[in-house]
Amino acid sequence: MDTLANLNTRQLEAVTTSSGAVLVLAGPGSGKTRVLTHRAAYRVHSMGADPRAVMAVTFTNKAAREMTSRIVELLGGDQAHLPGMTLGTFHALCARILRREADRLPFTREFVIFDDTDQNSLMREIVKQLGLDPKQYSPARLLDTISRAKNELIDVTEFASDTYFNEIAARAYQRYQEQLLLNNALDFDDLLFWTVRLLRGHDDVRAAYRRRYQHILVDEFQDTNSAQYALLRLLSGPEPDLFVVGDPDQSIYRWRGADYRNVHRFQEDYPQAQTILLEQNYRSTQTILDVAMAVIDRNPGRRRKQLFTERGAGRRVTLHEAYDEADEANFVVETIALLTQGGLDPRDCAVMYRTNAQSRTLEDAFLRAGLPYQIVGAQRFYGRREIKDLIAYLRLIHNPADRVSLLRVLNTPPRGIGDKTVAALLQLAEAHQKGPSDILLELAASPDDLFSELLDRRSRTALLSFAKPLSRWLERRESYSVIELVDEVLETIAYRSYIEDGTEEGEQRWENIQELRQAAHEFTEFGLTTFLERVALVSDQDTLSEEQNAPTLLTLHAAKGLEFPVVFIIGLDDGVLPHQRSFDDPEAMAEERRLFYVGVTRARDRLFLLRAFRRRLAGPSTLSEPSRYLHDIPPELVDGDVPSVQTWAQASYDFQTKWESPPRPLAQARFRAGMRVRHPAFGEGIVIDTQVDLDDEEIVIEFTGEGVKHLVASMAQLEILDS
DNA sequence: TTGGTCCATCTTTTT
DNA sequence: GATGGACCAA
Repeated sequence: MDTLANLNTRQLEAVTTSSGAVLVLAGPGSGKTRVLTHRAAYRVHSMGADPRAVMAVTFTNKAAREMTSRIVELLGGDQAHLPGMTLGTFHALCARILRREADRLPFTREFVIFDDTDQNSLMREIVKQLGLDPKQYSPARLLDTISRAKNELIDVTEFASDTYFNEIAARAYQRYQEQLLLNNALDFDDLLFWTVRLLRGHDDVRAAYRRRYQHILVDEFQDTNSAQYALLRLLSGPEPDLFVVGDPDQSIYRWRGADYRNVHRFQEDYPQAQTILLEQNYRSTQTILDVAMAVIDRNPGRRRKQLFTERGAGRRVTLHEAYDEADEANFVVETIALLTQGGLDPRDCAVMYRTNAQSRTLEDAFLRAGLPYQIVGAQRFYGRREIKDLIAYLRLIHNPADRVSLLRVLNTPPRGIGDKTVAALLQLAEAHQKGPSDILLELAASPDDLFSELLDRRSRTALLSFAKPLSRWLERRESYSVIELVDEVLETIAYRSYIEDGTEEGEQRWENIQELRQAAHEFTEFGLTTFLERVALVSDQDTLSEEQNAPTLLTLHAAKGLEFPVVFIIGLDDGVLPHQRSFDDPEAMAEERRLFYVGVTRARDRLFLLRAFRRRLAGPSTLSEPSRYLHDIPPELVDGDVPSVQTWAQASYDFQTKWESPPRPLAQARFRAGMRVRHPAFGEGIVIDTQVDLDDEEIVIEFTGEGVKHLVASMAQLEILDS
C-alpha cells in the first residue's frame, strides 16, 4: 500500500499532520475526498490505529460508499482492514446509536423514521386538532419553525414564545413531539437531537462512545448544523483527533439549518487547531475557475481563495440566450447531440437547474429528440405514492404504533372505511387509552363480543376487513423475510388491480412496485428494521447510477460533490437563479451565489450558461431579466462567437434601462405580417408574426440569410422599409 | 357514508 | 402539472 503517493505538499501535510483538531479549507476540485480517505487509511495502516476506532461522517450515502471503496483500495484492496470502521451519514450513525441505546430513551428500538410527507400529515392533523387556520399557520411553516428549533437543540420547554406566531408554534411543537412518541417515530431532526441529548445526559454512554471513536473525520463540514457540531464535540472529547474538511463557499444548506460559521466556531473552540488551505484545482480549466472566482468574490465577509490549475486556460464559457424555456431545453439537447457526434460520451454531460420544476421541459426535449437521460431526484422514488403506500404497510407491521402509516393505508385501497368510521375508531382508541392498531387487533381476535355496541355494523365489517389481514401479518413478521412480507401484503390487498387502471401511469406504478420488491429482495438477510431504515435515509443523490451512458439532469444542490466534463447551467434569470424567494434576505442571496459557484465549479472542460428571454414561473409566461451573476463574468472569458451573445448583451442592457424607467402603457402594434424591415445586425427581413405583450411587441422575422429570429420591438432597432 | 370527480392552489433547495 | 379540498351521486 502506498497511502502517500501522488499527493501534493499541502495534501500530504493534511494527511500526515499529527493528532488534534485539523481544519482543511478545500476549494472545489482540490482533492478533498482524497485527503480524507488517505488520512483514514494512513491512520490505520501507518499509525496502527484500530479501524474500529475510526469514524468518517458524510452527508450522503453515496459519498459514504465512495469513501469506503476508496479506503479499501488504498489499503491494498484488503477488505480485512475495514470491518469495524464506521462510515456513514450523520443521520444513519445517529439512528444506529439510538437503536442501540433505546432503553434509555422515550421510544423503543423499533422506532420508525418519519419523512417530510409523514411529518406533514401529522402536522396537518395537529393544526386541525388545535383549531388553527391552516392558511395562517401552514403545517409547512410550523414544521420549519420546529425543525429550526431542533437543529439549535431547543426543546419544547426552552422554545421561546416571544411572538404570537411562536406561541402558536410552541403549542404545535408540544403536540407534535407527543404525537411522534405516541407513534414511536422520530423525524430527521430528532435523530440528531436525541443523540445529543443522550450523550449529554449520560456520562457512561458518552464515555463509552468517546473511547470507541478515537479518530473522527468529517466531510462537507460547512454543511453541519448546530446539532451536528455539538455531536462532533461530544464524541471527540477534550483531546480530539478531529479532522474536518470543508469549503464555506460551498455551503448551500442554510435553509436546513446548516451554518458555515461552524468553521469559525471550530477555530475558536480549538485554538490549537491547524488550518490547511487547499487551493490547487485538479478538475477545471483556468477559465472556468476564473468565472467561478469572479462570481464568488462578490460575496462579502469571506476568506478569498486563489484557485489555480495547471491545466491551462481551456475553452471560453458559452453564453446563450434562448427565447423561452422550451427553446432553452432544445439548445441543451441539440448541443449535447452535437458534442456526442464529435465523440463525447453522453454520460460526460450534466444539466443543472435551480428548481426541480425546470426539469420537466428538459425531459420533454430529450424525449422528443429520442435521447436517453437520467435524472437525480425530481419525483424521488421513495416519495412516490405507490411506494409510500407499500412502505406504510411494512412500517405498520414493523411498528403497529405508527398511526400515520395506519391512517394512510387503512383505506388504501378503498375498503369502505371513510371519515366517519376512522373517527369512530380513533374515538374508541381514545376512550380505551389504546392505540388504534390495538383496537383493530382486538377486534380481529373477537369480532363479536367486544365493541359491538360501539360500532355500527357497517363500520365493524369494514374495519374487520383490514384488521384480520393485519393481525395475520403481525403473526408472520418474525418468520417471514422482507420480500415474503411484501408479496403477502400485495397479494392480500390486491394492490395490483388497484393501481393498474389501464393507463400508462398505472403500468409505471406497478413497475415501481416491482423495483421495490427487488430492493426488498436484497435485504433478505438484514430484516425489516434495516430495510425500513435504509429506505428512510436514502437521498436523491444516492440514486445516481453510473451504468447508463446518458446525460445527467440534476439540481444545483444535488450537484455538489460531483464533476462532469461538460456542464450546462440553465435558468440564469433573475428570479430563478438567484431565486426570488431569496431577494429580501442578504444571507439567502449570498447562498444563491454560492449555489451558482457550486454549479460552475462542477465543470471540467466546458461550461454552458443559458437563460431564456421569456419564461413561465408561476402563472403566465413573462419576460425575464438576465441573472445578475451574468454581469459579474468578465466578458473576455465568454465565448464571443455565439451569435446570440450580442442579442443577449443588448437585451440585458435594454432590460436594465427598461426596468429603471416607469411602467409604460400597453404597446400599440407597429408591425404586421408581411412587412419588410431592416435590423442593424441581421439586415433585411420579412415579418412573419407579431404579438402585443403588455408593454411591448414581439415580432417574428425571417431574415435573409440569418434565418428566423424572435425580437422585441422596444429593443431591436427595426426600421420599417415597406408594408 | 363513501368515493369519485372537479377545481383551485402553488411550485426552492432535502438528510 | 401535482396535490388537497369541496362538491355531488350512489
